[in-house]
Order: sequence, then structure tokens, then C-alpha cells
Amino acid sequence: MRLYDSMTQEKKDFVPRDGDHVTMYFCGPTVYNYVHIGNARPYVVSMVAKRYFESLGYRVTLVENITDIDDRIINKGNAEGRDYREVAKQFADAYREDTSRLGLGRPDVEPLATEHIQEIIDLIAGLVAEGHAYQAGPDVYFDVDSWGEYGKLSKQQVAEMRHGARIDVGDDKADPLDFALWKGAKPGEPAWDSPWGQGRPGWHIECSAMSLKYLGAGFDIHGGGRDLIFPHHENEIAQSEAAGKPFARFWMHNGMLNLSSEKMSKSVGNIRTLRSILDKHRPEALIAAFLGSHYRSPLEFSEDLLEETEQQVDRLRNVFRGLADRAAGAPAGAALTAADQAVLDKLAARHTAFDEALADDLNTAAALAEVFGVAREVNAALAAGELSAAGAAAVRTELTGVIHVLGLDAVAGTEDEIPAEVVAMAEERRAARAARDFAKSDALRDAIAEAGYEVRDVPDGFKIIRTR
RNA sequence: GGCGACGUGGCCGAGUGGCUUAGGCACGGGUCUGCAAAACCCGCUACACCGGUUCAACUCCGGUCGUCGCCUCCA
Repeated sequence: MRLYDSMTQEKKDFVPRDGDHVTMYFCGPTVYNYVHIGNARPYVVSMVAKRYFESLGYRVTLVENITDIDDRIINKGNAEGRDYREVAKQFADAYREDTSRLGLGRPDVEPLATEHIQEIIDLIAGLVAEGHAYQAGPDVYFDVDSWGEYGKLSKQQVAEMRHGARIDVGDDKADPLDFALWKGAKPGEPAWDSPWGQGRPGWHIECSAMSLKYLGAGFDIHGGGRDLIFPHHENEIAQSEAAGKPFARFWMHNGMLNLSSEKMSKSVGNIRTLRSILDKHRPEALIAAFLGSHYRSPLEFSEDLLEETEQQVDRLRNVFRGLADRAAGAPAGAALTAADQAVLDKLAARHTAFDEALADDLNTAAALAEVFGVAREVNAALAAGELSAAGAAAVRTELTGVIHVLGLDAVAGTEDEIPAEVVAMAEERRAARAARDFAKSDALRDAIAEAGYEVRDVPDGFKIIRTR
């Protein structure tokens, strides 16, 4: 596979450090509020990347942290008169709940910063001992000047950065670029004991400590949003490598989401939370919206986009419905016909193209196009009656595997639970149609639609499907 | 100012030096249907602008215009 690396700014052949084992770390959210849809993109990208690697036969360990100690969490707690832990717990739970609704499973490890204070302290102590960090008052800072490679990821010139840098009043930094590894606690703030007194970890250090703990030095892929390149990832590299730990081998950054017309602002109402989207749209539609463009491109996010992808997933769902109907009652061990084989051959070619698309820097948009190509070919074969029951079953099995990689498993689900009253209305409608009472028939169809279902007339009767 | 993206047909969005009609959505015309829906078939077909390189550029190079992200907390 070829994977773009933000460090070298080019696509490189990806070969895991450990043979058949891929190690990945993605920066997760700081849980001071419900996560917004922007937070969902790296989540989806990482889970799809994991599935792709697994489809290639690799074993994958994906670590995605949850930052549960941070100024914003503390501030929120203070503002609401609650303990910061309560705030962090509430939104960490909400984050897991919201992302789980996407149906992509969970990362293998989801470490919390507050459960790795010792690892963080050990890492900082090492940096202090090596002369890469220093204590200043109650705080400990990383000495940027001591690390010659600072700026190598963001391509920022240290001298340039100093120009525009601001020094916060009250800081004891020796250099405006130095960043906090450990923040001394002010009265009333959450704190842990450390060699430098009571305090809490700075933001960047947790990711270094936890990625190195779970994946070891020189792990394969570190990902996150583009906006994390500076300072977050730059700092992670500096503090990790200065501590003698080679860091990530590939840097994978996803593009930002733009909210059309609605600028993401701090004012609470403007933020599009993941849960608000999922309350209104099926998770597959959101996933399709993300996968429809390349992960590195900025994505214009809108209601129109979601409505379009709702149509797309409906299309895929219809393929599976058609396949399931055709495959029903397939006799075990039935031989495939030549026509079946022709369809399977086309599918195999699409599958190859699908894999090749993903092998090129995870080009999900091109991969998805192949899936739609299959949809057209399969529908055509179905319409022409060229697929036997056994053939349809074989196609369905193969196609299910393909869409699984993209996390679109839900479109393969064809088992809609239809309420008895809806079925009764459909039966009544059938009778009305048989009696050529089309006014009544149409009224019943409207009533069924009202109930959230769609009735389709098929040769031997009707078919009911759930709409949203 | 520094770093980095990007400008593709009605919309979204891949991609490549000389056939990809990418794909989806929307739209128009058909087939099917009592009418629909779904599905299939057909159609609509682009590459911001100006130069240059080349037998050949949407694709390479240079410039112009425009949009955007980061440089401060941020997925």
C-alpha cells in the first residue's frame, strides 16, 4: 500500500514495523462537550483504515486516546459548579455512545490521560534529566532550543515562529516557543503529586506517553486532524524523540470539515454535534459522506450532502434487497450457471479495483465508485434474470465482504421489522388493487408511507421496506 | 509575512500526458407499472485564466486571479 506521510509530504510504500502487525495511534477528543462532526472524521478514517489493513490480512492495534484532563474541562466544571471528573465522565461516555452509533466498532485501546499520570511523569523526568526540559516555578517546560529538529513536521522555522509568538503574562518560560509538560496546580485545581510539586500534565505529553506505552517506539501510523500538526503533533515528536524514543513512522492527517453557511463558532447553538446528525440521519449516510471524498481533502459538510448520501445508501441497500430476494431458498450446493459466473467475474474485477483504490492512500471515493459499479452490474443481471438463487447468494456473500471494509455493513441488512398493522394495510391494499379500487389502494399506500414504510408492487405481490 | 492545500460538467466528487463516458445525486427521454416506487436502457460531459514544454495537456513547468487551512485552544 502507498500511504501519504505528512512528514515527508509524499506517498510512501507502507510496510509495518512488525511484519503482519500494524500499530496506529489517532488523537481522540478532549471531552468537555459533546463531540462535533469534525471529531467524527478521524474516527471514521481510522476505523476504515483498520478494516482495510485487516482485509489485507494484517493484525491491527488501534489506540485512540480520550483527553479527560484539560483547562476547558476544568473551566466547564467551575462554570457549572461540578467536579471536573464529572464533566469528563459525562462527555467521555457520550463520546463513546455517539461514535458507537456509527457501527464501526471500537478502537482496541482508548486510554484516558488521567490513568497514565505515572507514565507521563516518567517521560517528563527523563526529559528533565537529559536537559530537554526545565522547571520554572511550578511548571515544567520543554526546551525547544535544545531540540534541533523542532519544526520538522509543520515545516515551521523556529525563528519565524518566535516573531509572532506571544508570551502569556505570568509564564516563566525561557523561550516563548517552549511548551508546558507539567502545569503546577493553582489552589482548587485538580492535581497529582510529582517531582515538581502538585500539578497536572500539559496537553501534548499524554499522547507521547500513551502511544509509546501501548505501541512502542517507532510505531507505524499516527493520525489526527490537520489542525493538530502544529503545535500538538510537532510537540509530541519533539518530546518523544528528545526522550530517545523514535516516534511515528507515518503521519496521517485528515482534512477539516467546513460547515456551509454555519460557521463553527463557540456559541453553543452553532456547533453541529455528532449526535444531532445521527438523530436525523442514518449512520451509513454519514459514513458515506465522509468516504465520498478523500480523507486529506477538506470536506464541505451540509444537509444537502447528507440527503444525497442517504440516497446513495438506499441504492446500495436495494441491491442487497434484490440479492436477498433472489437468493431466497437457494438449494444448498446448487451449481452456478455460466451467467452467474459472468457476474461473479465482473464482481471480482471490481473487487480488485476496489482494493487498488484503497491501496493508493486509502482512496475511499474511488473504492466507493467501484461498489456502485457493482450495484449497477448486479441490478442489471437481476433485472435480466441472469442470476440464479445460488448465484445471488454467492454475490451477496462477496459483496458483503467488500462493503464491510468501508464500514457500510448496515446496507447489507435486509431484515426490516414490519409492524403487523402495516402489513395489514398492505394486504388490504392488495385486495383493493385486485378489485381495481385504485383510490382506496393509493390512500392505503399514503397511509403506509405516513407510518414510515414504503410499499412496492412486485410481480407476486408486494414488498414493504422501512424508510428512514 | 512563513508553511500547506485547492479551483473538474446543474451539484457533490475521483482521476490521468494521447479511450476513465470515474462514481453518486439532480435533470430530460424511454422500458416496466392501474399510477407509483425500485430497477434497467439512453441522453446531458467538465477540467479557473494566460503563457510555456511536448507530436500530444485537463493532467508537466511558470505566472495571474480566486478560495481555504495552519502559524493561538481546535479533529
